[in-house]
Amino acid sequence: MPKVSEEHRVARRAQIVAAARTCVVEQGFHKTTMADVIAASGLSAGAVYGYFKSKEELVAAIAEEALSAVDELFATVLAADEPLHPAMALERVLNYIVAIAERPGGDITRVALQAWAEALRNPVVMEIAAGKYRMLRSRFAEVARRAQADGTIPADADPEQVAQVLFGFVPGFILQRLLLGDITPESYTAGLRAVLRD
Amino acid sequence: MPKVSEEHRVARRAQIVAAARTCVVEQGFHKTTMADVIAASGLSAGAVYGYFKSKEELVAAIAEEALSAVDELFATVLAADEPLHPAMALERVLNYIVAIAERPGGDITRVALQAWAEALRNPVVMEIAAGKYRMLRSRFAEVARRAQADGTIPADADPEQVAQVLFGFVPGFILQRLLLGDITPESYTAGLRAVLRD
Amino acid sequence: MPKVSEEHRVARRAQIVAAARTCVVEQGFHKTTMADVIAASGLSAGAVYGYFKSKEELVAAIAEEALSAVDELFATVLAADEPLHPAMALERVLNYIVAIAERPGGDITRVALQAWAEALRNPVVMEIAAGKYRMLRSRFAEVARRAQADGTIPADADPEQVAQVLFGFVPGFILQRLLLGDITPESYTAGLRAVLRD
Amino acid sequence: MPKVSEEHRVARRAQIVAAARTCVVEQGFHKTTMADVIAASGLSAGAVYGYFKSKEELVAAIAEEALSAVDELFATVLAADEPLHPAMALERVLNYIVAIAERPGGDITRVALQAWAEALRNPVVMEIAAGKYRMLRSRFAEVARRAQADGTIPADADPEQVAQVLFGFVPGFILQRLLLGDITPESYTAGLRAVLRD
DNA sequence: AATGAATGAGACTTCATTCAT
DNA sequence: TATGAATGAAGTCTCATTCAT
Repeated sequence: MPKVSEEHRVARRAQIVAAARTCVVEQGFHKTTMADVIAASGLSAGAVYGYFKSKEELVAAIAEEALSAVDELFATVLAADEPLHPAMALERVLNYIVAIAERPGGDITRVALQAWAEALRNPVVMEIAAGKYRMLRSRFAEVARRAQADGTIPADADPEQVAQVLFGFVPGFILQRLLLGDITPESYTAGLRAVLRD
Repeated sequence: MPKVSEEHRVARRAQIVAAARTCVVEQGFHKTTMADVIAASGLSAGAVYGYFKSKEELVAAIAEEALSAVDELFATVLAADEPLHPAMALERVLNYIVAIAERPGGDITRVALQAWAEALRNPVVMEIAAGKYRMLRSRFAEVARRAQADGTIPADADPEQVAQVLFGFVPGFILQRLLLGDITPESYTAGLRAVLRD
Repeated sequence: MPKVSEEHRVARRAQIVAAARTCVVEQGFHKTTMADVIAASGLSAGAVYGYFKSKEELVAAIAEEALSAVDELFATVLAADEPLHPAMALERVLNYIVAIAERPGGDITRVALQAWAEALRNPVVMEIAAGKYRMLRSRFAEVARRAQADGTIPADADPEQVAQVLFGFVPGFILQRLLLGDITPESYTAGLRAVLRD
Repeated sequence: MPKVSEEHRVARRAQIVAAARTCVVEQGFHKTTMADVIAASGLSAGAVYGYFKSKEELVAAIAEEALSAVDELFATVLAADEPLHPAMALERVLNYIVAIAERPGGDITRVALQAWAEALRNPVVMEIAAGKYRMLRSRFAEVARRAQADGTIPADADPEQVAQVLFGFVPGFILQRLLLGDITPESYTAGLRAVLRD
């Protein structure tokens, strides 16, 4: 039989990850069975195992996909070269997160929460999560440096420490949105403006 | 061994939850088997099932226990009647969290992370988490009101929105501490002071 | 502690068997747990095991009790010395069975059905059932002999074979009553009169 | 081994039911474990559960199979269009039952007894048993009507009531055969001829 | 004698993965 | 390559019975 094209393989892989994601959004990593994924993907067991050697590998792929939303933040929201006020940066990030969460295919912030828990006992997922979050936080450090340049933040502050705080708002927002529900980028931003230096 | 006292039952229950907690800290809710818990508790399967009707019930108890650390924060750190500066309140909270996390018996912030993920597909855990976090956040709203009274925070801000932000620092701290590791109450507090109004 | 009186022991035993019977009527021998019986009897596990060494022994006692309804038939319905027409004998038996089945404490014909099934794999129950039914059938043989004496049944018939048939009506009645429900002593007796020699 | 034919599935199912039947013949429904059935079938646990979702479903299938012997009676013994004397009909039925019982694979009258007991607490089995027995009894009603046509049975009798009695002989025969053993179609038929109108 | 918590073997069932077709 | 039936280790939970108090 002819080898399938590389694009075909990539498309199939994406199809499987997408199917698996919808399962994980609803049931979490551990209650999602390979049979669930196989049924949702419309493929056969053998086909799925042709793309992912094990459930663990598939879990890593789903976690990777969900956490890669961070790359988008990186590329679009925080990429600007102009000085970016911290409150403004956060506002953009939160809006972007909600936009991503509401895309069809399931709220990937739910997958991110699963990934946080999974990272604690799965070194591969830990590696992915830590890598992504370190990158995002370093971008916040850049924001902090610019804010120091224009005096919004004291010049003697450590930008890495400031970045910890700025980054730290994000999981706080995601968690409250998923568990308590009564939070929006607007309400959170309003609170931020009341609390942050500006 | 019949006719045991109520305290005996309470102690046994605590013994089981403690054993289960150490398992969950290491392996998460789903990789922890009842056999693991049974072995760690030193009891028999039947005895454990005499106290918890199902694994689900035991999971809820562990989640409840871990999330009840919030009650301690409530009772000690945030209880003071004197005006409490938001940065000071957060500093106390973070120190307290680290103190709790380092207690023997396992880092319960790891269990909290598990509980966040579990809440998404387990209504009982969701109920527990949402209840605890709503209480904690309402305490932060109180802090915000006091801060408005002494002018630290603008008088026209909505204290509930401010509370969302103050509360939001906490999961941000916990997550960075567990996934990235390079964060301490001191570093975070320093960043906070640079960023917060004061 | 003083030994309890013999009557006390007998009463307790009866109390346990009665409790167990109500369980078996509803759930059968195998779905009835010792915990069910213990709860229904109002005694403790230890107490119940003081009277019955094992579940098997209790099952045998329940089966014995239920199948001993046959002794009552024996003593009352079929005891008469006067000639007893077969159809009349069966009519009396069926009426008696329904009367017993409707006594408070649960329909023991349901227990009898359980005992038939249990007898196939439990030699003790088999012994009890076979003994009781042999006795009842020998009484039907007596009825047959009397019926031969007054010419209702051909004189050259084997009364034991006739007894097989007369006895055989009884489980047929019990089974139809429990499984199909649409049968009464009256309807069955009417059918009998149409079919039997008289 | 994918893409198996429908016949393959049917054959596998029959293989499992046959294995289960031999277990049930010896030990009854409740003492038969799934492990017993799995071992007897020569398949794996997963394979068996691929055909039967639960033990309950398998029990229903075994009960159905055993009670479907009635369909054979229906098709062969009682199907004749010619007038059929009740005593003759019963004689044929009893002979057929013994023939079936002695087939290799285990005496299914033992399974029928189990099914009677199980029907009392299992609505699915009750449904099967009641359905089969209602059909068989309606066939006996037909026999009764023919017997009325040729005067063997009084014309004013209710054929349904007569059918209750004719049907009622059958469990009486089965039960005596299994519990007392000392009964044959010949002895029972001889008794019948002595007792029945003819 | 009575209690009932504790025991632990064993029941039922699931599910990640393989491999003959 | 693709299929999906089959595998079997391992998971959750039950329950007859015991025995320290």
